[in-house]
Amino acid sequence: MTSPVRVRFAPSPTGYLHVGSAHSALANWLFARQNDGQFLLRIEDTDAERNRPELIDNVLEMLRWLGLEWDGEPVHQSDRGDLYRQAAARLVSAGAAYYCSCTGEDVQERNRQAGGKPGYDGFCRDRNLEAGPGRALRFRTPVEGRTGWTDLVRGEISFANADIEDFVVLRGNGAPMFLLANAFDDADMGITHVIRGEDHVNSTPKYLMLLDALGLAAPKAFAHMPLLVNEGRKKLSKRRDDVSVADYRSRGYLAEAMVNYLALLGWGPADGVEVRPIAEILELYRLEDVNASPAFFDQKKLSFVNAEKIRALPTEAFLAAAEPFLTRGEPARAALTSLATEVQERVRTLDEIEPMIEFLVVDEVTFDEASWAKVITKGRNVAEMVDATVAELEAVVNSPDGAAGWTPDALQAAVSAAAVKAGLVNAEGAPQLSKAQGPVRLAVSGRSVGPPLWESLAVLGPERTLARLRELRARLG
RNA sequence: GCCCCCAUCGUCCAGCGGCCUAGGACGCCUCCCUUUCAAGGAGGUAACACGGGUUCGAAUCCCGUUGGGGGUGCCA
Repeated sequence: MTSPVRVRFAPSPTGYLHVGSAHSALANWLFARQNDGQFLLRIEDTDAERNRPELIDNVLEMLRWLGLEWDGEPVHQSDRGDLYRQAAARLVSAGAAYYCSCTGEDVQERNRQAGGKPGYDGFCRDRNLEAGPGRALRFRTPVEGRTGWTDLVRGEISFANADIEDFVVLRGNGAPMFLLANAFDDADMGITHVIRGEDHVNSTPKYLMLLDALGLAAPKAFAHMPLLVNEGRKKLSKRRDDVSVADYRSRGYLAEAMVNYLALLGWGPADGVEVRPIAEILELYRLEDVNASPAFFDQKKLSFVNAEKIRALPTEAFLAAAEPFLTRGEPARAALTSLATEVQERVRTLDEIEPMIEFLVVDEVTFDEASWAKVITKGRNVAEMVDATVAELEAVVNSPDGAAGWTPDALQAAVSAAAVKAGLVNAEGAPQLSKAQGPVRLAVSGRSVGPPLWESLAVLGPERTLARLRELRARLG
Protein backbone atom coordinates (compact mmCIF):
# COMPACT_ATOMS: atom_id res chain seq x y z
CA MET A 1 0.00 0.00 0.00
CA THR A 2 1.51 3.22 -1.15
CA SER A 3 0.44 6.49 0.34
CA PRO A 4 -1.78 8.47 -2.01
CA VAL A 5 -0.31 11.33 -3.93
CA ARG A 6 -1.21 14.79 -2.68
CA VAL A 7 0.07 17.86 -4.45
CA ARG A 8 -0.83 21.49 -4.18
CA PHE A 9 -0.79 24.70 -6.13
CA ALA A 10 -0.06 27.58 -3.79
CA PRO A 11 -0.57 30.96 -5.45
CA SER A 12 -0.06 34.23 -3.70
CA PRO A 13 -2.84 36.69 -4.50
CA THR A 14 -0.58 39.54 -5.47
CA GLY A 15 -1.51 39.57 -9.14
CA TYR A 16 -3.62 37.97 -11.83
CA LEU A 17 -2.88 34.34 -12.61
CA HIS A 18 0.36 34.31 -14.54
CA VAL A 19 1.20 31.90 -17.35
CA GLY A 20 4.25 30.82 -15.35
CA SER A 21 2.05 29.95 -12.39
CA ALA A 22 -0.35 28.19 -14.72
CA HIS A 23 2.59 26.15 -16.01
CA SER A 24 3.33 24.94 -12.48
CA ALA A 25 -0.34 24.43 -11.69
CA LEU A 26 -0.68 22.28 -14.79
CA ALA A 27 2.27 20.10 -13.78
CA ASN A 28 0.67 19.58 -10.39
CA TRP A 29 -2.70 18.81 -11.88
CA LEU A 30 -1.28 16.33 -14.38
CA PHE A 31 0.71 14.58 -11.69
CA ALA A 32 -2.27 14.32 -9.38
CA ARG A 33 -4.61 13.02 -12.05
CA GLN A 34 -2.09 10.49 -13.31
CA ASN A 35 -1.67 9.05 -9.84
CA ASP A 36 -5.27 9.16 -8.69
CA GLY A 37 -4.07 11.72 -6.23
CA GLN A 38 -5.40 14.95 -4.81
CA PHE A 39 -4.73 18.33 -6.33
CA LEU A 40 -5.14 20.87 -3.54
CA LEU A 41 -5.20 24.63 -3.54
CA ARG A 42 -3.66 26.87 -0.94
CA ILE A 43 -3.85 30.63 -1.01
CA GLU A 44 -0.63 32.08 0.38
CA ASP A 45 -1.89 35.35 1.72
CA THR A 46 0.28 35.83 4.78
CA ASP A 47 1.40 39.28 3.71
CA ALA A 48 -1.63 41.39 4.58
CA GLU A 49 -0.06 44.49 3.04
CA ARG A 50 0.23 43.09 -0.44
CA ASN A 51 -2.84 40.96 -0.63
CA ARG A 52 -5.67 41.81 -2.94
CA PRO A 53 -8.54 39.46 -2.07
CA GLU A 54 -10.29 40.11 -5.38
CA LEU A 55 -7.31 38.59 -7.13
CA ILE A 56 -8.08 35.26 -5.52
CA ASP A 57 -11.24 35.18 -7.59
CA ASN A 58 -9.23 35.70 -10.73
CA VAL A 59 -6.89 32.86 -9.85
CA LEU A 60 -9.74 30.46 -9.17
CA GLU A 61 -11.65 31.51 -12.25
CA MET A 62 -8.63 31.02 -14.50
CA LEU A 63 -7.83 27.61 -13.07
CA ARG A 64 -11.41 26.58 -13.72
CA TRP A 65 -11.26 28.02 -17.22
CA LEU A 66 -8.10 26.05 -17.94
CA GLY A 67 -9.85 22.95 -16.68
CA LEU A 68 -7.46 22.46 -13.77
CA GLU A 69 -10.14 21.49 -11.26
CA TRP A 70 -8.88 21.16 -7.72
CA ASP A 71 -9.99 18.89 -4.91
CA GLY A 72 -11.68 20.15 -1.78
CA GLU A 73 -11.86 23.70 -0.56
CA PRO A 74 -8.91 26.04 -0.97
CA VAL A 75 -6.94 26.59 2.22
CA HIS A 76 -6.24 30.22 3.13
CA GLN A 77 -3.12 30.86 5.11
CA SER A 78 -4.64 34.03 6.50
CA ASP A 79 -6.97 31.76 8.52
CA ARG A 80 -4.11 29.79 10.00
CA GLY A 81 -1.92 32.35 11.74
CA ASP A 82 -2.25 30.63 15.11
CA LEU A 83 -0.90 27.38 13.73
CA TYR A 84 2.17 29.10 12.39
CA ARG A 85 2.76 30.96 15.65
CA GLN A 86 2.45 27.70 17.57
CA ALA A 87 4.98 26.12 15.26
CA ALA A 88 7.26 29.10 15.82
CA ALA A 89 6.92 28.69 19.57
CA ARG A 90 8.05 25.08 19.21
CA LEU A 91 11.07 26.30 17.31
CA VAL A 92 11.89 28.69 20.14
CA SER A 93 11.56 26.10 22.87
CA ALA A 94 13.70 23.69 20.93
CA GLY A 95 16.38 26.34 20.62
CA ALA A 96 16.03 26.32 16.84
CA ALA A 97 15.06 29.96 16.62
CA TYR A 98 15.93 33.20 18.39
CA TYR A 99 14.65 36.73 18.59
CA CYS A 100 16.48 39.44 16.77
CA SER A 101 16.35 43.18 17.27
CA CYS A 102 18.32 44.16 14.20
CA THR A 103 16.66 46.44 11.71
CA GLY A 104 17.26 46.07 8.01
CA GLU A 105 19.44 49.18 8.11
CA ASP A 106 21.53 47.73 10.95
CA VAL A 107 22.22 44.61 8.95
CA GLN A 108 22.99 46.51 5.78
CA GLU A 109 25.35 48.84 7.59
CA ARG A 110 27.30 46.02 9.19
CA ASN A 111 27.46 44.19 5.87
CA ARG A 112 28.77 47.31 4.19
CA GLN A 113 31.55 47.57 6.73
CA ALA A 114 32.29 43.88 6.44
CA GLY A 115 32.86 44.18 2.73
CA GLY A 116 29.43 44.32 1.19
CA LYS A 117 28.31 40.76 1.43
CA PRO A 118 24.54 40.50 1.67
CA GLY A 119 22.54 38.39 4.09
CA TYR A 120 22.07 38.33 7.82
CA ASP A 121 25.29 38.18 9.81
CA GLY A 122 23.98 36.38 12.90
CA PHE A 123 24.39 39.39 15.17
CA CYS A 124 21.64 38.35 17.61
CA ARG A 125 22.22 34.63 17.33
CA ASP A 126 23.71 34.28 20.80
CA ARG A 127 22.23 37.30 22.55
CA ASN A 128 19.36 35.34 24.10
CA LEU A 129 16.88 38.13 23.48
CA GLU A 130 13.34 37.80 24.78
CA ALA A 131 10.38 38.22 22.49
CA GLY A 132 9.41 41.84 22.19
CA PRO A 133 7.80 44.43 19.98
CA GLY A 134 9.60 44.80 16.68
CA ARG A 135 11.72 41.75 17.32
CA ALA A 136 11.67 39.22 14.53
CA LEU A 137 12.15 35.53 15.12
CA ARG A 138 15.02 34.01 13.16
CA PHE A 139 15.75 30.40 12.43
CA ARG A 140 19.10 29.19 13.72
CA THR A 141 20.59 27.41 10.72
CA PRO A 142 23.05 24.57 11.27
CA VAL A 143 26.68 25.54 10.79
CA GLU A 144 27.85 22.19 9.51
CA GLY A 145 26.67 19.60 7.06
CA ARG A 146 24.64 19.84 3.91
CA THR A 147 20.95 19.90 3.14
CA GLY A 148 19.70 18.39 -0.06
CA TRP A 149 16.91 16.54 -1.79
CA THR A 150 16.00 14.55 -4.85
CA ASP A 151 14.45 16.67 -7.53
CA LEU A 152 12.37 14.90 -10.16
CA VAL A 153 13.41 17.47 -12.75
CA ARG A 154 16.95 18.27 -11.63
CA GLY A 155 18.31 15.22 -9.87
CA GLU A 156 20.22 15.58 -6.61
CA ILE A 157 20.60 19.10 -5.29
CA SER A 158 22.31 20.12 -2.07
CA PHE A 159 23.54 23.20 -0.26
CA ALA A 160 26.20 23.64 2.40
CA ASN A 161 24.40 24.62 5.58
CA ALA A 162 27.09 27.16 6.32
CA ASP A 163 26.00 29.13 3.25
CA ILE A 164 22.51 29.58 4.54
CA GLU A 165 21.81 32.61 6.67
CA ASP A 166 19.56 32.77 9.70
CA PHE A 167 16.29 33.67 8.04
CA VAL A 168 13.21 35.28 9.53
CA VAL A 169 10.25 33.05 10.35
CA LEU A 170 8.14 35.58 12.27
CA ARG A 171 8.08 39.28 11.52
CA GLY A 172 8.56 41.91 14.21
CA ASN A 173 4.78 42.27 14.31
CA GLY A 174 4.35 38.56 14.92
CA ALA A 175 3.13 37.73 11.41
CA PRO A 176 4.46 34.48 9.95
CA MET A 177 6.75 34.53 6.94
CA PHE A 178 6.30 32.59 3.73
CA LEU A 179 8.75 29.80 4.51
CA LEU A 180 7.29 28.92 7.89
CA ALA A 181 3.71 28.89 6.63
CA ASN A 182 4.65 27.15 3.42
CA ALA A 183 6.68 24.35 4.97
CA PHE A 184 4.32 23.87 7.88
CA ASP A 185 1.27 23.68 5.64
CA ASP A 186 2.82 21.23 3.23
CA ALA A 187 3.46 18.89 6.15
CA ASP A 188 0.10 19.62 7.75
CA MET A 189 -1.76 19.01 4.50
CA GLY A 190 0.15 15.82 3.86
CA ILE A 191 1.71 17.01 0.63
CA THR A 192 3.73 14.18 -0.89
CA HIS A 193 5.26 15.96 -3.89
CA VAL A 194 6.14 19.62 -4.11
CA ILE A 195 5.95 20.79 -7.71
CA ARG A 196 6.74 24.49 -8.20
CA GLY A 197 8.89 26.93 -10.13
CA GLU A 198 12.66 26.98 -10.24
CA ASP A 199 12.72 30.24 -8.34
CA HIS A 200 12.04 28.20 -5.20
CA VAL A 201 15.15 26.04 -5.46
CA ASN A 202 17.22 28.30 -3.27
CA SER A 203 14.70 28.41 -0.47
CA THR A 204 14.21 24.65 -0.40
CA PRO A 205 17.07 23.95 2.04
CA LYS A 206 15.52 26.44 4.47
CA TYR A 207 12.19 24.70 4.01
CA LEU A 208 13.79 21.36 4.77
CA MET A 209 15.63 22.69 7.83
CA LEU A 210 12.40 24.07 9.18
CA LEU A 211 10.56 20.78 8.81
CA ASP A 212 13.45 18.95 10.41
CA ALA A 213 13.51 21.30 13.40
CA LEU A 214 9.75 20.99 13.74
CA GLY A 215 9.98 17.20 13.65
CA LEU A 216 7.74 17.09 10.58
CA ALA A 217 8.22 14.76 7.66
CA ALA A 218 9.51 16.22 4.41
CA PRO A 219 7.70 15.55 1.13
CA LYS A 220 8.81 12.47 -0.76
CA ALA A 221 10.08 14.49 -3.65
CA PHE A 222 10.31 17.89 -5.22
CA ALA A 223 10.07 18.93 -8.83
CA HIS A 224 11.31 22.40 -9.71
CA MET A 225 9.86 23.34 -13.04
CA PRO A 226 11.82 25.39 -15.57
CA LEU A 227 11.16 29.10 -15.52
CA LEU A 228 9.26 30.64 -18.39
CA VAL A 229 11.26 33.46 -19.92
CA ASN A 230 10.81 36.29 -22.41
CA GLU A 231 12.78 36.97 -25.59
CA GLY A 232 15.49 38.53 -23.42
CA ARG A 233 15.76 35.22 -21.57
CA LYS A 234 14.61 36.84 -18.35
CA LYS A 235 11.97 35.44 -16.06
CA LEU A 236 8.55 36.53 -17.30
CA SER A 237 7.47 39.62 -15.42
CA LYS A 238 4.12 41.24 -14.89
CA ARG A 239 5.48 44.62 -15.88
CA ARG A 240 7.15 43.87 -19.19
CA ASP A 241 5.52 40.77 -20.53
CA ASP A 242 2.09 39.48 -21.51
CA VAL A 243 1.63 37.05 -18.68
CA SER A 244 -1.98 37.27 -17.56
CA VAL A 245 -3.95 34.16 -18.38
CA ALA A 246 -7.11 36.26 -18.35
CA ASP A 247 -5.66 38.48 -21.05
CA TYR A 248 -5.02 35.51 -23.28
CA ARG A 249 -8.58 34.41 -22.79
CA SER A 250 -9.90 37.83 -23.70
CA ARG A 251 -7.68 37.92 -26.76
CA GLY A 252 -9.34 34.82 -28.06
CA TYR A 253 -7.13 31.96 -27.03
CA LEU A 254 -8.81 28.67 -26.19
CA ALA A 255 -8.15 27.11 -22.80
CA GLU A 256 -7.32 23.86 -24.55
CA ALA A 257 -4.66 25.64 -26.62
CA MET A 258 -3.14 27.34 -23.60
CA VAL A 259 -2.94 24.10 -21.65
CA ASN A 260 -1.56 22.17 -24.62
CA TYR A 261 1.06 24.83 -25.28
CA LEU A 262 2.05 25.15 -21.64
CA ALA A 263 2.61 21.39 -21.48
CA LEU A 264 5.02 21.74 -24.39
CA LEU A 265 7.24 24.11 -22.46
CA GLY A 266 9.92 21.97 -20.89
CA TRP A 267 8.49 18.76 -22.24
CA GLY A 268 7.60 17.04 -25.50
CA PRO A 269 5.83 13.79 -26.32
CA ALA A 270 8.08 11.00 -27.56
CA ASP A 271 6.08 10.55 -30.75
CA GLY A 272 6.52 14.19 -31.69
CA VAL A 273 2.81 14.94 -31.97
CA GLU A 274 2.64 18.29 -30.28
CA VAL A 275 -0.94 19.40 -30.76
CA ARG A 276 -3.21 16.82 -29.20
CA PRO A 277 -6.07 16.40 -26.74
CA ILE A 278 -5.36 17.09 -23.09
CA ALA A 279 -6.43 13.53 -22.30
CA GLU A 280 -3.48 12.26 -24.31
CA ILE A 281 -1.08 14.65 -22.66
CA LEU A 282 -2.34 13.37 -19.35
CA GLU A 283 -1.35 9.88 -20.42
CA LEU A 284 2.09 10.78 -21.73
CA TYR A 285 3.41 13.55 -19.52
CA ARG A 286 6.21 12.59 -17.11
CA LEU A 287 7.81 14.97 -14.66
CA GLU A 288 11.01 12.97 -15.00
CA ASP A 289 11.08 13.95 -18.66
CA VAL A 290 10.75 17.67 -18.02
CA ASN A 291 13.76 19.75 -19.01
CA ALA A 292 15.48 21.81 -16.37
CA SER A 293 16.43 24.69 -18.64
CA PRO A 294 14.33 27.85 -18.96
CA ALA A 295 11.81 27.93 -21.79
CA PHE A 296 10.85 30.90 -23.94
CA PHE A 297 7.13 31.61 -23.93
CA ASP A 298 6.61 31.93 -27.67
CA GLN A 299 3.35 33.64 -28.55
CA LYS A 300 3.78 32.71 -32.20
CA LYS A 301 3.74 29.05 -31.39
CA LEU A 302 0.88 29.54 -28.96
CA SER A 303 -1.06 31.13 -31.82
CA PHE A 304 -0.29 28.21 -34.06
CA VAL A 305 -1.58 25.77 -31.47
CA ASN A 306 -4.63 27.96 -30.98
CA ALA A 307 -5.39 28.04 -34.70
CA GLU A 308 -5.13 24.27 -34.83
CA LYS A 309 -7.51 23.91 -31.90
CA ILE A 310 -9.98 26.36 -33.44
CA ARG A 311 -9.98 24.49 -36.74
CA ALA A 312 -10.53 21.21 -34.94
CA LEU A 313 -13.72 22.49 -33.31
CA PRO A 314 -17.10 21.27 -34.57
CA THR A 315 -18.90 24.20 -36.20
CA GLU A 316 -21.37 24.49 -33.36
CA ALA A 317 -18.58 24.67 -30.81
CA PHE A 318 -16.78 27.25 -32.91
CA LEU A 319 -19.87 29.44 -33.02
CA ALA A 320 -20.32 29.09 -29.28
CA ALA A 321 -16.67 29.97 -28.65
CA ALA A 322 -17.03 33.00 -30.92
CA GLU A 323 -20.10 34.33 -29.16
CA PRO A 324 -18.29 36.41 -26.48
CA PHE A 325 -16.22 38.05 -29.20
CA LEU A 326 -19.18 39.28 -31.21
CA THR A 327 -19.90 42.85 -30.21
CA ARG A 328 -22.23 43.70 -33.05
CA GLY A 329 -25.13 41.56 -32.01
CA GLU A 330 -27.51 39.61 -34.16
CA PRO A 331 -26.30 40.82 -37.58
CA ALA A 332 -22.77 39.74 -36.74
CA ARG A 333 -24.01 36.44 -35.44
CA ALA A 334 -26.00 35.84 -38.62
CA ALA A 335 -23.08 36.81 -40.85
CA LEU A 336 -20.74 34.51 -38.97
CA THR A 337 -23.18 31.64 -39.04
CA SER A 338 -23.45 31.84 -42.81
CA LEU A 339 -19.68 31.89 -43.27
CA ALA A 340 -18.70 29.83 -40.23
CA THR A 341 -16.44 27.23 -41.77
CA GLU A 342 -14.73 29.79 -43.99
CA VAL A 343 -13.94 32.03 -41.04
CA GLN A 344 -13.03 29.18 -38.74
CA GLU A 345 -10.31 28.05 -41.08
CA ARG A 346 -8.76 31.51 -41.24
CA VAL A 347 -8.51 32.88 -37.71
CA ARG A 348 -5.71 32.24 -35.28
CA THR A 349 -7.50 33.79 -32.34
CA LEU A 350 -11.20 34.33 -31.68
CA ASP A 351 -10.79 38.09 -31.61
CA GLU A 352 -9.97 38.00 -35.31
CA ILE A 353 -13.45 36.76 -36.12
CA GLU A 354 -15.43 39.95 -35.99
CA PRO A 355 -13.01 42.06 -38.03
CA MET A 356 -13.19 39.40 -40.71
CA ILE A 357 -16.96 39.60 -41.08
CA GLU A 358 -17.45 43.22 -40.13
CA PHE A 359 -17.99 44.34 -43.71
CA LEU A 360 -21.14 42.25 -43.79
CA VAL A 361 -22.54 44.16 -40.84
CA VAL A 362 -21.53 47.79 -41.21
CA ASP A 363 -23.53 50.37 -43.17
CA GLU A 364 -20.58 52.01 -44.77
CA VAL A 365 -17.32 50.53 -45.94
CA THR A 366 -14.09 52.14 -44.79
CA PHE A 367 -11.19 51.65 -47.12
CA ASP A 368 -7.93 50.29 -45.86
CA GLU A 369 -5.12 52.44 -47.23
CA ALA A 370 -2.68 49.67 -48.06
CA SER A 371 -5.42 47.66 -49.73
CA TRP A 372 -6.48 50.66 -51.79
CA ALA A 373 -2.93 51.18 -52.97
CA LYS A 374 -2.54 47.54 -53.86
CA VAL A 375 -5.81 47.13 -55.73
CA ILE A 376 -6.58 50.55 -57.17
CA THR A 377 -3.27 52.32 -57.55
CA LYS A 378 -1.34 49.31 -58.76
CA GLY A 379 -4.19 47.48 -60.43
CA ARG A 380 -5.19 47.78 -64.05
CA ASN A 381 -8.56 48.16 -65.82
CA VAL A 382 -10.12 48.82 -62.43
CA ALA A 383 -12.90 51.09 -63.62
CA GLU A 384 -13.72 48.77 -66.49
CA MET A 385 -13.84 45.84 -64.12
CA VAL A 386 -16.20 47.60 -61.74
CA ASP A 387 -18.50 48.72 -64.55
CA ALA A 388 -18.57 45.25 -66.05
CA THR A 389 -19.25 43.66 -62.69
CA VAL A 390 -22.16 45.98 -62.00
CA ALA A 391 -23.63 45.12 -65.39
CA GLU A 392 -23.19 41.38 -64.90
CA LEU A 393 -24.64 41.43 -61.42
CA GLU A 394 -27.61 43.46 -62.54
CA ALA A 395 -28.19 40.79 -65.13
CA VAL A 396 -28.20 38.18 -62.36
CA VAL A 397 -30.76 40.15 -60.40
CA ASN A 398 -32.90 40.71 -63.49
CA SER A 399 -32.76 37.09 -64.55
CA PRO A 400 -35.89 34.96 -64.32
CA ASP A 401 -34.64 33.51 -61.01
CA GLY A 402 -34.39 36.99 -59.52
CA ALA A 403 -32.99 37.14 -56.00
CA ALA A 404 -33.02 33.33 -55.83
CA GLY A 405 -30.33 33.31 -58.51
CA TRP A 406 -27.95 35.24 -56.26
CA THR A 407 -25.82 32.23 -55.42
CA PRO A 408 -22.07 31.78 -55.03
CA ASP A 409 -21.86 29.90 -58.33
CA ALA A 410 -23.83 32.52 -60.21
CA LEU A 411 -21.73 35.26 -58.67
CA GLN A 412 -18.53 33.56 -59.67
CA ALA A 413 -19.84 33.24 -63.21
CA ALA A 414 -20.83 36.89 -63.24
CA VAL A 415 -17.47 38.14 -62.00
CA SER A 416 -15.72 35.85 -64.48
CA ALA A 417 -17.77 37.28 -67.31
CA ALA A 418 -16.99 40.79 -66.10
CA ALA A 419 -13.28 39.96 -66.07
CA VAL A 420 -13.45 38.93 -69.68
CA LYS A 421 -15.27 42.13 -70.61
CA ALA A 422 -12.71 44.20 -68.73
CA GLY A 423 -9.85 42.46 -70.49
CA LEU A 424 -8.53 40.78 -67.38
CA VAL A 425 -7.72 37.54 -69.16
CA ASN A 426 -4.74 35.29 -69.63
CA ALA A 427 -3.08 34.29 -72.88
CA GLU A 428 -5.79 31.73 -73.53
CA GLY A 429 -8.51 34.29 -72.97
CA ALA A 430 -9.65 32.82 -69.66
CA PRO A 431 -10.60 35.26 -66.91
CA GLN A 432 -7.89 36.08 -64.39
CA LEU A 433 -9.89 35.81 -61.24
CA SER A 434 -6.97 36.58 -58.98
CA LYS A 435 -6.84 40.05 -60.50
CA ALA A 436 -10.52 40.50 -61.22
CA GLN A 437 -11.70 39.80 -57.70
CA GLY A 438 -9.52 42.57 -56.28
CA PRO A 439 -11.66 45.61 -57.07
CA VAL A 440 -14.84 43.75 -56.20
CA ARG A 441 -13.49 42.67 -52.84
CA LEU A 442 -12.24 46.16 -52.12
CA ALA A 443 -15.59 47.66 -53.05
CA VAL A 444 -17.58 45.45 -50.71
CA SER A 445 -15.15 45.10 -47.82
CA GLY A 446 -12.65 47.95 -48.08
CA ARG A 447 -9.85 45.45 -47.91
CA SER A 448 -7.80 43.25 -50.22
CA VAL A 449 -8.06 40.15 -48.10
CA GLY A 450 -10.96 38.35 -46.53
CA PRO A 451 -13.18 35.30 -46.72
CA PRO A 452 -13.92 33.75 -50.13
CA LEU A 453 -15.61 36.35 -52.30
CA TRP A 454 -18.51 34.47 -53.89
CA GLU A 455 -19.80 33.30 -50.53
CA SER A 456 -19.29 36.76 -49.10
CA LEU A 457 -21.27 38.41 -51.87
CA ALA A 458 -24.01 35.87 -51.47
CA VAL A 459 -24.34 36.80 -47.82
CA LEU A 460 -24.08 40.53 -48.52
CA GLY A 461 -26.98 40.36 -50.95
CA PRO A 462 -27.61 42.14 -54.27
CA GLU A 463 -28.60 45.54 -52.93
CA ARG A 464 -25.61 46.19 -50.78
CA THR A 465 -23.20 44.59 -53.20
CA LEU A 466 -24.34 46.77 -56.10
CA ALA A 467 -24.47 49.89 -53.95
CA ARG A 468 -20.93 49.37 -52.81
CA LEU A 469 -19.64 48.72 -56.31
CA ARG A 470 -21.29 51.94 -57.51
CA GLU A 471 -19.85 53.80 -54.56
CA LEU A 472 -16.36 52.66 -55.44
CA ARG A 473 -16.95 53.51 -59.10
CA ALA A 474 -17.96 57.02 -58.09
CA ARG A 475 -14.75 57.44 -56.10
CA LEU A 476 -12.72 56.43 -59.12
CA GLY A 477 -14.24 59.34 -61.03
C1' G B 1 30.43 39.14 -4.43
C1' C B 2 28.45 34.40 -2.67
C1' C B 3 25.19 30.13 -3.45
C1' C B 4 22.22 27.06 -6.78
C1' C B 5 20.71 25.62 -11.59
C1' C B 6 21.15 25.37 -16.88
C1' A B 7 23.78 24.73 -21.87
C1' U B 8 21.26 20.48 -29.33
C1' C B 9 18.66 24.80 -35.22
C1' G B 10 16.21 32.00 -34.03
C1' U B 11 12.41 29.27 -30.66
C1' C B 12 10.18 24.66 -28.26
C1' C B 13 11.18 19.63 -28.08
C1' A B 14 13.60 14.32 -29.70
C1' G B 15 18.34 12.15 -28.72
C1' C B 16 19.56 8.99 -22.57
C1' G B 17 27.54 5.52 -25.68
C1' G B 18 27.45 3.00 -31.69
C1' C B 19 20.85 3.33 -35.50
C1' C B 20 23.39 10.99 -35.85
C1' U B 21 26.36 12.66 -42.80
C1' A B 22 21.67 14.93 -35.43
C1' G B 23 15.13 14.03 -36.09
C1' G B 24 10.23 16.71 -35.39
C1' A B 25 7.43 21.27 -34.52
C1' C B 26 6.92 26.83 -34.65
C1' G B 27 9.01 30.84 -37.34
C1' C B 28 11.24 32.42 -41.88
C1' C B 29 12.10 31.56 -47.39
C1' U B 30 10.83 29.07 -52.26
C1' C B 31 7.54 26.39 -55.23
C1' C B 32 2.69 23.88 -56.07
C1' C B 33 -2.61 24.24 -55.37
C1' U B 34 -5.73 28.48 -55.62
C1' U B 35 -10.97 33.97 -56.46
C1' U B 36 -7.63 37.24 -52.02
C1' C B 37 -6.15 35.41 -47.35
C1' A B 38 -5.85 31.08 -44.88
C1' A B 39 -5.62 25.80 -44.98
C1' G B 40 -3.14 21.82 -47.61
C1' G B 41 1.19 19.64 -50.44
C1' A B 42 6.62 19.67 -51.83
C1' G B 43 11.26 21.71 -50.71
C1' G B 44 14.83 25.02 -48.26
C1' U B 45 17.27 27.74 -44.05
C1' A B 46 19.45 26.56 -39.39
C1' A B 47 22.22 23.60 -33.83
C1' C B 48 25.37 19.44 -30.53
C1' A B 49 29.13 26.74 -26.65
C1' C B 50 34.60 25.79 -25.96
C1' G B 51 38.76 22.85 -23.98
C1' G B 52 40.40 18.58 -21.71
C1' G B 53 39.56 13.62 -20.29
C1' U B 54 37.02 8.34 -20.03
C1' U B 55 36.00 4.76 -24.06
C1' C B 56 37.34 0.67 -29.61
C1' G B 57 33.52 4.56 -30.11
C1' A B 58 30.56 10.76 -27.14
C1' A B 59 25.57 15.36 -28.77
C1' U B 60 25.13 11.51 -25.06
C1' C B 61 29.62 10.02 -19.11
C1' C B 62 33.47 13.08 -16.02
C1' C B 63 36.31 17.72 -15.13
C1' G B 64 37.30 22.69 -16.32
C1' U B 65 36.30 27.26 -19.03
C1' U B 66 32.87 30.46 -21.03
C1' G B 67 28.00 32.00 -21.42
C1' G B 68 22.95 32.37 -19.56
C1' G B 69 19.41 32.20 -15.70
C1' G B 70 17.69 32.04 -10.60
C1' G B 71 18.36 33.23 -5.46
C1' U B 72 20.64 36.29 -2.09
C1' G B 73 13.75 40.74 1.78
C1' C B 74 10.89 41.43 8.67
C1' C B 75 7.91 39.58 -0.49
C1' A B 76 5.77 35.00 -1.99
